[in-house]
Amino acid sequence: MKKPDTRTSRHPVSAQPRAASRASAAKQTKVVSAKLPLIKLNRTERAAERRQAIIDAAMEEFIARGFAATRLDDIAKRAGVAKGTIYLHFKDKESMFEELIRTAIVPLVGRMQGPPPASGTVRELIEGFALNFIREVATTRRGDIVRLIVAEGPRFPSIADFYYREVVSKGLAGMRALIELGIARGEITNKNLARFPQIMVAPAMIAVIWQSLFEKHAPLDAIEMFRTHLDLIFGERRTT
Amino acid sequence: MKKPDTRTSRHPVSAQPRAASRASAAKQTKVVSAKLPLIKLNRTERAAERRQAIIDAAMEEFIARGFAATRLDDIAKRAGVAKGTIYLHFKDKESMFEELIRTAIVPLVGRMQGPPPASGTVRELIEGFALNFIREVATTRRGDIVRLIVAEGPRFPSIADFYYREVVSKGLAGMRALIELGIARGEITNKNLARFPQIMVAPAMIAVIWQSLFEKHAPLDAIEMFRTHLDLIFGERRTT
DNA sequence: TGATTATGACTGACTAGTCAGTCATAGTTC
DNA sequence: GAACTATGACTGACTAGTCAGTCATAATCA
Repeated sequence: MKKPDTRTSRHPVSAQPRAASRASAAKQTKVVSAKLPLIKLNRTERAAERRQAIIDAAMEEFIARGFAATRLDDIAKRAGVAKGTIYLHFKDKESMFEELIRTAIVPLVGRMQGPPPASGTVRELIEGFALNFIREVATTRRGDIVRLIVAEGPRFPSIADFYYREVVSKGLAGMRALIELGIARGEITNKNLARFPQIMVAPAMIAVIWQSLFEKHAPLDAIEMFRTHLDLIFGERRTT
Repeated sequence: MKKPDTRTSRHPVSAQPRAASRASAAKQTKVVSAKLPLIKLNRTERAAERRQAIIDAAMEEFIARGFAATRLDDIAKRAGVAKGTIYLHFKDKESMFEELIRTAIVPLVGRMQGPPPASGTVRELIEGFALNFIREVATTRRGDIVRLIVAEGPRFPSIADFYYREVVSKGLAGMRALIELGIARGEITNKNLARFPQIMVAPAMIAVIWQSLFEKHAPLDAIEMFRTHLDLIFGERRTT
């Protein structure tokens, strides 16, 4: 009957003495750090704050355990709210997960579309863009979100769809435009590359996956790898 | 409580244990050959056969739902055995999963080490090797195993370790050797490439992930993409 | 027949989701 | 601005299940 317990609950937040919960509910109860009672907030602001706390906690848990193995009790505990509170903000576990991912994806899109076609060579554009991506995504928690999408995507078609529509297709379209510009300017010689913008992105994606799976086995210098890859495309000559 | 989710049954394969439970393994029930003693088998042979049936069924279910959401009852049903039988072959769910992945990885290794340094250019070697990989892995069920490892790896360090040790490090080492050979022969000009054999593999990995997530949105000609990538490395000149 | 293998009903630990009740705060009155 | 009422955000014990793992019994083999 013993449980394999794939998930080792190691919550530093020590369980609150059950009995006291009601008694001192006035102000002492929620020890959780999320609350800073210093600043006065009205109801709406507090609600928004708690919603955010739930989102943060849920993100953390889902990334660590995946959808199915994540317990709402843990999310609630981590967010410093009661479980019922979660249901004031989200319909159920599944739609919470979907909304979470959707919310998390938006910043990615911003980052992808952001850079205006400034001056400089196409290589410089792509390099700046990609280095930014590696720094902002591959190395951070956002990278885990990408992995989470890869992991749960097949079981959440709506998420895969959304991700494809909002990130992948837009990102690839932008990349293709850049490649065509590079071809037009003579920076890129291989005309087929425009058919497979994925190639340009591939090393960055590999870096994301590598970080979360093999970083401890063998650290990977993602930026240097990406530059090397650019050398293959634009010809060797780097001014690092 | 558990409302039967009256509204919106959009997910064909929902992550929700309840909702999707029935749909999955229920249909496939008794197709398995275990109950057809056409050929006389002794105990050992029958046991081995059942074990294999369990492995196949488990693979199927784990790929479709991930570790946590997979039910042993479904595996048993799909394999055409009783649940208890599973425990004659595996200690528990977790070790079954690990052993499964390990078993599934072995063929990958075989495929990776197989090719003896035969004749031909380095490009031909790599191309043959990669096309084989794309045909045998990216396009098939084995590709899903790779995705499964990416998905569950962080929660099963032993699997990630094993995969790194048996597949990744060996594969990259072999690839590095090939790259160095290419450099020595003058086929490859960029010397840095040997530092990042991941680059050579990246398009194939991207293809694997693309297949399982976005195939229905936009089919990807993995082989043509890989050839284009090789053009970047070896210089353009393709005879296909 | 005795040993081995398979079965599936059963157990109990675990969890998504609910809801009656609480209470801090916003609103109203005088 | 003090007293009072209304609101609804929040709580957590509780319900209705779910499912990994067990084991007494049955089937099969040698």
